[in-house]
Amino acid sequence: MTDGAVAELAGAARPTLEEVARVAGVSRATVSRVINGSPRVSPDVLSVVERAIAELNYVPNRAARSLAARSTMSIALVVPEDAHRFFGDPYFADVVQGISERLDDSDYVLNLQLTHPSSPSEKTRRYLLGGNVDGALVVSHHSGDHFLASLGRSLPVVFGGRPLGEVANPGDYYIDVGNRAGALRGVEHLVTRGRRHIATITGPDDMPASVDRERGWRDALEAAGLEATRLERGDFTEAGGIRAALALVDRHPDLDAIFVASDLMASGALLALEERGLRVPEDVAVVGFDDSRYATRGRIGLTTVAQPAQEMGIVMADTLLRLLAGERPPHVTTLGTRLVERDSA
Amino acid sequence: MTDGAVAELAGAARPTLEEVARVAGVSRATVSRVINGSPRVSPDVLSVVERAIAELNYVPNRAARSLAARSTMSIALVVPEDAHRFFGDPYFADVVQGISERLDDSDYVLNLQLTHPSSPSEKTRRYLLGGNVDGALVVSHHSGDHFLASLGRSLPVVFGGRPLGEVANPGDYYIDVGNRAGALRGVEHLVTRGRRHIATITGPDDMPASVDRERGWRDALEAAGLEATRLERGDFTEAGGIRAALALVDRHPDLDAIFVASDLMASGALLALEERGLRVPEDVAVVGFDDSRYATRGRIGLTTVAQPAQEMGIVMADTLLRLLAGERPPHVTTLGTRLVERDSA
DNA sequence: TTGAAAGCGCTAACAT
DNA sequence: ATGTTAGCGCTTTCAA
Repeated sequence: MTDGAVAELAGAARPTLEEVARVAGVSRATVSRVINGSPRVSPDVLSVVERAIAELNYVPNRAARSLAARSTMSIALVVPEDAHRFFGDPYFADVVQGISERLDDSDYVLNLQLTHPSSPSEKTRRYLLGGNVDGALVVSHHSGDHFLASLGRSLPVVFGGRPLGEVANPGDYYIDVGNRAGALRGVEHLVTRGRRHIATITGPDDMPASVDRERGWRDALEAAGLEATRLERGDFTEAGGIRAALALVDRHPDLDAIFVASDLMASGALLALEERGLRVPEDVAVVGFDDSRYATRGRIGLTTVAQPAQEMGIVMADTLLRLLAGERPPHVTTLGTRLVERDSA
Repeated sequence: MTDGAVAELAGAARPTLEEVARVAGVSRATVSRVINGSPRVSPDVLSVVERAIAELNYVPNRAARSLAARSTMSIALVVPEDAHRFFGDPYFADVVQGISERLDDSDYVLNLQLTHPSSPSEKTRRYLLGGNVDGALVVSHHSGDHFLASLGRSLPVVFGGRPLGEVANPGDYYIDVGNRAGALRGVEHLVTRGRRHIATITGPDDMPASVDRERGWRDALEAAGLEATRLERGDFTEAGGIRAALALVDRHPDLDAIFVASDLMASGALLALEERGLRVPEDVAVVGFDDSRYATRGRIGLTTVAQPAQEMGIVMADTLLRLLAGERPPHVTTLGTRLVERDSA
């Protein structure tokens, strides 16, 4: 910061708490109490101090605060996905929107940490473990990363989505979506509509959401006495959906419905079906999952299992905030889904 | 932080600089010099200190550092767009990817500030002006916000995209894309291909990128002696592209080409054209802008003007970093575009 | 090249 | 209810 102009900007006459104290004619401790909303301040002193703060346009110095209070008032948003995956998926958009919304009501700020899915960079590790944030929010479809999985032992962390494996580290906090129940509901809908040869396009088998939705599909078929043999694995991309749907119709010409684990893949499936000259829903009914913008983007509206992505964000943030406030929020919160009927099934 | 477990986690035995100094048998000042890469440290002392740092697994406390050094080592990423717009646009994904990439090589971290497009919240204002960050990066298609427009006077700021209006605040730093030249090139391509009734679908007229691309379209038509009358304004969404294209073909049945100001809108236009039974490129040639994933998503590949979005992010971050380092980077950097030929024109 | 010492701006006991 | 007094962990003159 050797540049004069920049230095001047950066250091521009920001009043300190001490100056506020002087102007208000009180001690620094009192000003500090006012700032932190302590109840131990008399009304008149309060107003005098507030006036001084307004007059001087005082804004507390965050670094000093952090140092003295041993808390940074910031939260890391860890995204172990590459930017395209992250941004391309409307689900994340909603989650982040929700997080951002909830945090707006707090004094915490969000630090974005885009990190490589396979292994967070040294910088990220240092950052997270170096006391730069008070807590972390981890959003990703993936999981299984060693570092992140154990992050909860060194820092208050809330995961979006159930960690991989039947049980998470005991003590972990996570917000899950009723993926299995939602998928079950979606497939039931297909059954109700008279479909009998119901296939599924799943996501990668290393993602809990994917595994759970596949289970729901099986649950529903089993309950209906149908066989769960028509399965193709996708990768949560549109291209993957196209590929999987093509493989499915070629391998199982009798299929009359597909439950797809995400709207984006479903959107690809719709394209593939059209390509093969199959009508939706007449020949093949399709149910997606998400209720993202992809559900209404194509020629025909996608019937889909809606998951409350934005609420996921809100609840994640809320849970972490409660944790930081010393409360004991539930370790697992499961959010419900609902079926949104459109044209495809 | 009254919760025992949380408090313990947060305060877990992090060694201080002082302890490193003790272990290394030197003064705190020396350790500080080592940390900050000062040249005034003898090789042997350097290695002793480094060993101590490694041994203790020492990570400097950011707050203390900020307080003492009067710099926060963090940068705000201000996004005056609602989350959906932001995340839905692959352009932003690339920009953020670029920013994140460049920042990975630095000691700065990114603070995400999603703010309302029309007027940043009080919290955001306080945050930015309250000395919480050393500088800011503003990415948005919009501009014209008073607060953000004047932000550059209080803090080192780099804008992505040219600010609205012919000239920016003198002193502002921004990275622009050769939108006009790019559009010109795209339309020239159409002219070369023998098209004579070339329409355009623009973006909102309050976005510089949009205005510039429209200009480029006019430039090209004028240079070719063609008339620039077939224009429809879109909104940079796919639905908008559909709407605009429909309006265009209905109003100008003679049209034989459309230059669309974004791939997403072009993708909509392709849908609309198909809807009307027009073949692409035989009946109507289409050129988009961006070279985003939407360019290759549809049935037919989109010929488009590629803009270096990721580079935009890299250059933005780089410019801010240089500014913060006291250098004098150029106020305006214009990035080039190039035509990517696929099937649509 | 190294160390001593004085803060950076705030919070948090502890007194009063 | 308010003030006094120590720091929080680091950087940075200034001397040596």
